[in-house]
Amino acid sequence: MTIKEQIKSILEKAVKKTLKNNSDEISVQYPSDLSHGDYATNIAMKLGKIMQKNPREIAEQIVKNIPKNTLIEKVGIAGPGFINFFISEKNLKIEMAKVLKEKAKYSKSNEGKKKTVIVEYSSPNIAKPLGVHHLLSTIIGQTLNNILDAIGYKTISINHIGDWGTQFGKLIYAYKKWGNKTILEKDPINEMLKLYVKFHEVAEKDPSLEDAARKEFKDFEEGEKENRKLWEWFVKESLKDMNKTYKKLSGIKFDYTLGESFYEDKMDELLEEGKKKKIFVEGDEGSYIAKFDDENMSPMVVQKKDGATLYSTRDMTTLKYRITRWKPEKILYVVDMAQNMYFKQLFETAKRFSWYKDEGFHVSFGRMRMEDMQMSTRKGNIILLDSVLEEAIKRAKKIIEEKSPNLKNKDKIAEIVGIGSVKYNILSQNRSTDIVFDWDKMLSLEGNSAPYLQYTYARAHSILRKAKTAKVSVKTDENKNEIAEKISHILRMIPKFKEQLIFSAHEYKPNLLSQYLYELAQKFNSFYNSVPVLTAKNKKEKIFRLQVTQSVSQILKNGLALLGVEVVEEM
RNA sequence: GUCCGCGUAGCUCAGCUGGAUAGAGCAAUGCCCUUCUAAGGCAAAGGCCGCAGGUUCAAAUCCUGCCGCGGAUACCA
Repeated sequence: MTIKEQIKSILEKAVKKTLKNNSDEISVQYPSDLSHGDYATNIAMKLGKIMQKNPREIAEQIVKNIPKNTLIEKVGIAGPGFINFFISEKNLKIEMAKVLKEKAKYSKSNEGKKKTVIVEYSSPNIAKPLGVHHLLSTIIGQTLNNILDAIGYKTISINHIGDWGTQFGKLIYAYKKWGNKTILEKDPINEMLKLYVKFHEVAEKDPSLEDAARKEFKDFEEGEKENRKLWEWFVKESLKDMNKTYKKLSGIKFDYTLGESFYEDKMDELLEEGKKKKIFVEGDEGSYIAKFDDENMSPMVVQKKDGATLYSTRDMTTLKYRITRWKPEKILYVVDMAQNMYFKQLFETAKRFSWYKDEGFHVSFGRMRMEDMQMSTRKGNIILLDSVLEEAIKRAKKIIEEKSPNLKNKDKIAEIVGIGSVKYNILSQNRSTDIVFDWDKMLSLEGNSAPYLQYTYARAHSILRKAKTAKVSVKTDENKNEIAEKISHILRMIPKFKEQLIFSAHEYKPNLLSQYLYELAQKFNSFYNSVPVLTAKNKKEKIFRLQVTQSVSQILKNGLALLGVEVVEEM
């Protein structure tokens, strides 16, 4: 149990004792100012309103009913009726000891009770290279998977690749018309992209191409041999390319990569089931749709007029498959918010099937766009993910050459710093905010960024390294108050790590974790600047400060690992 | 048109389950390397939290309307 949860539990009992019939959720929050303690509650004000009594009086009663315990050092009533809790330093030190003891495992909890959660993310449409915008789902999804896993859920990560659908009809059509075997064999992914872009260029002038592409897909779906062979080829080459990029990103791991094609032979059954239960009804021109009462929701087409399937058909089939196979408590879809309505339709329709119990959840995030134009693969307006990663590494390398020319393993460190900064850039932003792609911003190496945290870690390590070897003379003149304050700030941050981790998981917001780590690093850098560790006034104090340093570095490492950002001991 | 999201410092963004003086980074100003990595720290500066109402002891946060931007709006995904 975290300290926050303990406070909450203590409070619940005290409130219950004060007034017999309380059912309200008690919220425990962090006060904005440390002088108001470590935790606070506004429960007295809430009750004051209901009971028509002075909140401060209620607060006093509640405080009286808090039993003596070792956790809380002091309880105060402030302002209009806040109850403030101050955690004793002894308990903060106990928490610090846990960090030192559990090391890499400090972050684990049993919050999730081993319940199964499926996380679907990345899920690119293949037959074209990964663009920067694929970073969002990939990085956010992987991090959510890591975080949920850490707090005790059994996670299943799935890359639901788009290897089916009309887009392949387009590609097959384009290849047959303009393609060339030798060229495509030589540089498959880029040639596919070229064909795809060309198709849309021509189709703009001649819309009949769209129908031709639909026909190619339909033929393919019905088993036409040549098309199937082409498809297999395109898929094979795309996957090869895709995995290279994932590898470069590092830390991207899927338990399953199941493309839409995996569900090919399972769709008929679902369509039949839906039609039989009148969940899918006939729409225009022989198509099948699901209708909704909400007039703002357009119907969802599940079968085209030509009988071919769509995204929705495959998604619905996938949903059933996952529920049947894994019996998850939740299925998270990490997909951008352009698909908000689509997922509403999907889940709303699923509810009409007996096998669905509201497992689906759309973790939607803002879109990435370019300053002056739409990012559109169709138009060829795509910034390749590979090129962004390479540029990030290049920029990191340049800084290393400037700041630490004598460093060993510069290339490896440049990679860790560069890739880390790209990931962190995305994870530190609230996922609902749109991102305008900007090279400098994306690859920022200062301020609230991965390198700042990595640098903090490296500094801490530098101290720890020297503690083992170097002989240092002890300093005696110390600013006692300042030192006590800096250390206290850090100690008070420690229990919040797990608390914020759990909060971050429940909200599906990685930025809550990154925000915490940033604050911790800031406090540590401030400590670093004014509190001597190796030259502490006496041996006991030195050991204590080393422990503080050690625990901060451990938390930074654990937290960054969850974000998929590696640390280095020197940079 | 309708629905969804967003609008916070010059710029990029946190904060939004209502709470105590609205926070960071970048840019701009001044200071700190004879002490552990200056990719750092300290100080100061910068705000009608889009606008107008409403609810409340308390609103950046909730509700309504308006303005601006983005997205969605049946056979793409």
